[in-house]
Order: sequence, then structure tokens, then C-alpha cells
Amino acid sequence: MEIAKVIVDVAVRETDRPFDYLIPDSMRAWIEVGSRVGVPFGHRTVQGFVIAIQPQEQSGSFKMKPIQEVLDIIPPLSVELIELAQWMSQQYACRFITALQVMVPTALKGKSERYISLADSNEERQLSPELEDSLFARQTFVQLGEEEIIDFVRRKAEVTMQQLSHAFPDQASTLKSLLRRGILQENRHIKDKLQKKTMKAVHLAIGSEEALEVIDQFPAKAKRQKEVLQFIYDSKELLPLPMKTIMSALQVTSGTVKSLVDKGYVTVEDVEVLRDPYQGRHFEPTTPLTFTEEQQNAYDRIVDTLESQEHGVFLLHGVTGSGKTEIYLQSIQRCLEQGREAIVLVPEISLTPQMVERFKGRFGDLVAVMHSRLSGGERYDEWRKIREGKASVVVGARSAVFAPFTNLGLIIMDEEHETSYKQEESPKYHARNVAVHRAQQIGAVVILGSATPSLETYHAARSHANPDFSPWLLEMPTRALGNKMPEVHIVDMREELRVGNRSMFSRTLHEAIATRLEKKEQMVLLLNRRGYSTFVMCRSCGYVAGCPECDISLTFHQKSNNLRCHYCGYAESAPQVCPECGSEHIRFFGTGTQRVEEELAKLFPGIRVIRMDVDTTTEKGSHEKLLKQFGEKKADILLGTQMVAKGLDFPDVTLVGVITADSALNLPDFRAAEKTFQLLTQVAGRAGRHQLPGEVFIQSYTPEHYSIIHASGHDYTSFVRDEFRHRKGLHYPPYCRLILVTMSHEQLPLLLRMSENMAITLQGKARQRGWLGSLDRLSADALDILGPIASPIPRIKNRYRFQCMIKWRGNIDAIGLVLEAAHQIEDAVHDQHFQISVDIDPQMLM
DNA sequence: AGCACGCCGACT
DNA sequence: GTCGGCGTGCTC
Repeated sequence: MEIAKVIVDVAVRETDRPFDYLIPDSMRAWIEVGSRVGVPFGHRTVQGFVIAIQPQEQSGSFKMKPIQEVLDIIPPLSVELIELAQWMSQQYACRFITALQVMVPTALKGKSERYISLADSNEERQLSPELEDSLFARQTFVQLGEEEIIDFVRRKAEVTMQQLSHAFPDQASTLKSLLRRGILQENRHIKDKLQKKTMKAVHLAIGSEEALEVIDQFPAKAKRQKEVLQFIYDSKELLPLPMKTIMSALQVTSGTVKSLVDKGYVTVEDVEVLRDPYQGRHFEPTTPLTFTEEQQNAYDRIVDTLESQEHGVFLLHGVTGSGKTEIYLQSIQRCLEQGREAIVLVPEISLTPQMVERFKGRFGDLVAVMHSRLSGGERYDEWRKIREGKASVVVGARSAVFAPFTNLGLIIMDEEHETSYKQEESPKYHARNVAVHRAQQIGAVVILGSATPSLETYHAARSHANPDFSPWLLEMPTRALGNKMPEVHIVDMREELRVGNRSMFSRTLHEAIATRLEKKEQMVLLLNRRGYSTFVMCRSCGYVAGCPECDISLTFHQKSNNLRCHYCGYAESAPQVCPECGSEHIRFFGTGTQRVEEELAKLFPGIRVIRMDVDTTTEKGSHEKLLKQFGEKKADILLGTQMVAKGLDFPDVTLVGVITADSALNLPDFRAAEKTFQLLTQVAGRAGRHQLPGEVFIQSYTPEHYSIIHASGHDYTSFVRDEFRHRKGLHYPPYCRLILVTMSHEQLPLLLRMSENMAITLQGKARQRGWLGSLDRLSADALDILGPIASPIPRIKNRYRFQCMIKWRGNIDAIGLVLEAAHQIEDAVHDQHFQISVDIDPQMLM
């Protein structure tokens, strides 16, 4: 017999390894590497994934249990994905099961449920005759009420405890006795969270001739039923008919149809349907566009590698409007012609209908879409479309990198510099690294596209020092339509203050808006609000409303008129007077988009503004609706946060304004300059993309900052030169890698001791291995430990947080070292309230 | 993580 | 004397 190595769904260190199970012969044909199974584990049943199958070893001394059930007909994972998960668990210091779990839709995260059923008769036969006799004897004394319970269970075959206790509320003891005597038994199996979507399908239950007769002789008082039957008869070529169609066509309720069912004329059954989130939407088919010379060169390089079926990574560095998407589209085309599949990764925020349209327009139904706005069921169905080979292109956010394709040829990552590609919860993976590794495994091509590549990627492309990640650089410095980059003006807001302009609009921007209004051209206004939000402060005593559970200020939400904590979800209603000093001078601070909107309305009466921020886009499809309205020129200004900066393409936008460019520059984040440069460059790229020339105004209190100067000159090269110099001097990526270890506990003194302990342990281990030392020294292998220090947000959900930062470079197992230290500390403290979280290559230093 | 086993307090 | 509190230890 063969055994299966199974990773069980219990995410703790002790069980983070394969467990062996016997594969019963009856299941052998169904079980593969990648199968999801239910296995007995301790005193319960858990879900697990088969990661290997091997012949049973002779040693087999201990009690190996058999697999209990196979949960899917087609295994949800493949050998390739299992290997990828294994690699992830090492790279990102997470449990194997956590990496596996992120690859399948949450609908498949099955949980064990208990069922009561009649005792299995076969099993009873295995009992000794005496026991059988005594069992029989007991059954003859079946008490009042027992018969009903047994009958109830027999009818349903399996019932849950809840159902039983609901049906027989006062008979708990009888129930217990039945279970104890083995008349009823408890068993468990894995139940998926998913609900398959079904449709009520209406069929004719009688022959069509008979139906005609029935209609003819229908009692006059059931007029509606007669109409329904007639309608069904008329549509007999189209049967079965969705119930919905009948209801809306004849304005009847399902009750009317139900009456026909009762009379036996029609039947209604549940038919499983695939949800299609884009159902009923028409996508205008598009055809390949002719390339410019620049595009052609880049495309040729990509296709060469694609044709050779070899692995290759390309960094497609093209200015905004250089036509990167068309290169993606035609590369995919080529990939599909080879019979291979393609993944397109897009940052969540720019996974706009505009984007989806371009891919659906070119590849139609072959495209599956995956993003967080889909419901669990919708996501499951899109995922199944991929696994069952009904789709061969997927456009999606981060986790689409795990799409269950079997013959993947191409992975595209648009806006590769976006931080949303890094997942902030475990597994804290970066989709870029995962994409490159997956492609390497199978000989696929990766295209990383951006107008402002991340410094890590750009550095790797320039140096080719890392054998696992050395992209080929493809440059596209000009726009595809030949139009110029927009002219960018930097406005010094300090100067505005000096001349007494205290408004949030400088005189120049004010004037520019007025001109556009006159010419009926459109504008985009960006409020760079990253890092500071609309907090509440009292102007008399300086009180700031903070969360009682977290050390962070509360955010004001106008819509619900309350204050909320973004970290723990705490909410309270907005105060009228200061709770500290009772003053009425309590103000909602921060230049929120609402305030900009109000100001615009005051300065330009009658101006039509569409506001896009977290408040106005929470509803499903609202994002899409707002953009559509703007596209139809129903507004003069599109005003918003980051989300207006990405990937939008509106031909009549000729002005882009940035209200305050530097609000993110002062954050305690070594990437602040990079983020600012990227955002400014992206948003500037929204202007003048077509015939009309564009103009950009950047308002700033630090106009001399290099990120702002270089953004205004569309000068990526100079920016990275300056930024590389900074990073090198301070020993930050890409000149080293980071590991962030965050520790938390409710009690501060305890946490302090533990985090001090952690730093010492880390240092000890590093010294032992001869790695410890300043990165300043020239050695290729180096590791530095910083901290412990309080985290930038020192308390979340009543837990204090301290962190250690590890900087390292070279060919050393720094991750292994950190894990070892973390385990040692965990074992020593023996307090489960003490938590350690490890983030490899963190993007957020919070 | 669960779930059972095991050893001590307040109840019929 | 029993029900039930949650510490401890294991899971192929």
C-alpha cells in the first residue's frame, strides 16, 4: 500500500511538517499530489493537502491512520504549486499550510463538522455475538421518544447536533443514551464553506401536446397560471427556462409557477451555474495596434525568449503613455498561440473596469478576473474556470500569481513598483518574487512593467548581480502617440503664505482651473494623503482624539459622523465639544477630500466635482460608476487620493493638480522619497495623453526636494541616481535586505524584557556564525541588528509592540538565524500571549 | 488550533 | 459524592 504525506490545516509550529497516512485502495485513483483530503488527526478530523505519495516503508511500526475522504474531484493544487508553497514557507518564514492556503480560494477552506447518523450496520456485525445480543436486548427496551429520534435520523441520513437539539429540545439525555449505546453514532467530515450558485430552472413536466390541451381547458379563474403555462409552452425550444425570466417577463411571482408544479404540469429544479461577475456586459472587441519602433524592439526581445520556451525576466521601463499595455496584449497573444497560459497582475487599486475591458476586449471569454471585490463564490467560480481550462488568461491582483494553470508561459506584472504586491498578513509574500520563482520553475517569461520601477528591481536589472533575479532592461522613453510629456510647474506654497494666500489653492493653480473650466476641459486633482488623515484636534487645549486600544489618532468619517480606528475598528460618535476642556473649538483636521470639495464649490460656483476616496468607493461598483461618469464628461474635476493616479486614461484631461506633494515626505519610511516620486510621476502621466497637451501643477512646501524636482522633469534616471546614493550611505535596500521582527504583549515590562532578550539572542547567534558586524565594512557577508525599539504604532488592540530590524547582505542564511532565535525565545517564555511576527523584506515599517 | 485527559472547588 | 473549572500535552 502507498502512503501520502499530508500537510494538515493546523497552523502551529508543532504540526508544521508532513504527517503520513495510508491511502485506502478505494481512494488510490482519486489521490494525487495536490489533493485536498480530510484526515483523522488526534481526536478530530482536519483538512490537509497531499504533498507527496510514496511506497510504504518497511519500518511502519507505529499506528498509521488511513485518509478519511478526498474532498475534490480535481485536485485544487499541482506539484508545481506545492513546490512553490514549500519555497514560500522558507522565503517568508511562514508555515507550509499558510502558503498552501493562500493558493486556493477561501471557499475551499473546509472545516470539520460533526454529524449524527445511524450506527453503521456493517460495523455492528463485527461485534461479538454476545454484544450483538445484548444490543438487541437493549433495543427492545427502546424508550418513548427514542423511536422518533431514530426515525428522524434515518430519514435524513445525517444530521448535525444543532438540528437534533432543535428538533428534540428536551431530550438531550435520551440522545446521549442513544449515542452511548451505539445506536446512533457521531462522525465528522470536512465541509466546504462554499455555496455553489444555483438557478431555479423550469421544465415542462408533460408532453407539449398535452400542454396545449391543458392550456385550452385551464380554469378561467387561474388566469395568471394559464399565462405562465402558455409562456413556457411558447418557449419550449429554450427549455429549461430560468425562473427569473418567467417572473420578470410576465410580472408574476414564483408562487404562480409553484402552483403549476403542484398541479404536475411543470417541474422546477436547482441547476448549478457559474457566477460570472461580468455577465451581460459587452466588451468591444479590439484588434492589435501597430507598434512604434520602441515598442517593436521591446516586443521582439520578449517574444524571442517566449518562443525559446526558456525562463527570462524583463523590466519594461516605459514612460506613462508609452504603450506598455499593448505590448502585454500582443505578448499574451503569442503565448496563447503556443498553447500556454498567461497571468496579468495589476495592483488592486488600478484593477479598474477600464483595465479589465482592454483584456476582455482582446481575449473575450478566455479571460478570468480576480480581485478582492468579488464575493467568495464569484472568486471560487473564476478560479474553477482557470483550473478546468475554460480560461487561459487571468487578470487579477496579487494572489492571481497562484492561478492554477497547468501550462503557464507568461506572467505580467503591471506597475511593478506598487507596494500592494506585498501581502501584509502571513504569508507575507511579495508577488514579484513569487512570480519570478514560479516562472523559473517552469521556464516561463516574466514582464515587469512600470514608468517608475522600484529601486530594487531597477538595481537588479542594472547590476545583474543576483542570479535568481536579473531582469533585462527594456526602455521606452517616448509616448506611443508621439505627444510630449506634460509640462510640470512646481508651486512653492511657502511663497503663497508669504503673500497672504492661506487657501489650499495657489494663485497659479486657481487660475489654471478657471481657464480649464472656461475651455470645458477636464482636470484631475490629487490629494496626497498618505500617512495623515482627518484627525480631530481641539484648538484650545491641543487634545487629539485617539483610540483607547491603540496608540493612534482616530479618523473622522463624515458620512457616518463618527471617529474610527483604522487598526482595530473601534468607533465612537464625533464629539461636539472637546471631551478634555469642553471647548467648542474642536476641529476636524487634515485636508480631507471633502474639504477640498467644499473649497472648490466656494471658489468656483457651479463646478462639477467627482470625489473618489475610501468614503465614496466602498460600495461595490461605485469606483466604476464614478469613473464612467467622469468619462462621459459629467464632471469637470476628478478629485481623489492615490486611486486617481493610477492607470486612468481620459483623453480630455489637460490639467493635473497636486494639492500637497510633500505630505508623505516626512514619514519615518526610507522609501518616502521613492513613493513621492512615483506618485507624482504617475499622476502627471494622466495629463495630455491624447491630442490636447497637458499641464501639471505640483504644490509643495519643500519644492527643493529632489523627488519633486526630478518628478517635475520626468527624470527617472536622475532620481534613482540621487536615491541610490542616499540608500547606499544609510545601508538600505537595494544595498541590503531587511527583516523586521515585531513582538507584542499586553504587558509592557514583560515585552521590554523579551524584546531585549530577542536582540541579545540574535546578536549571539550572529556572532557565533561570524556574520555580526557593521555593514560599513567591506565584507560581502554582513548582518546588523537594530533595536529593540518601540514600533511606529506602539500599541494596537491593547497590545504593546516592539521591534528589531535586521539588515543583512551576502550569501548567508539570515532568515534561518532569525527563525532560530524566535523559536528559542518562544520556547523560553512559555507564554502564549507573547507574539512574534517576522516580516522578510518588509514594505511597511509599521 | 482543538480536544481529551487529569486533578481540585461548590453544588445536588 | 458529582459537575465542571481550565492547565498540559498530543496529533501520522
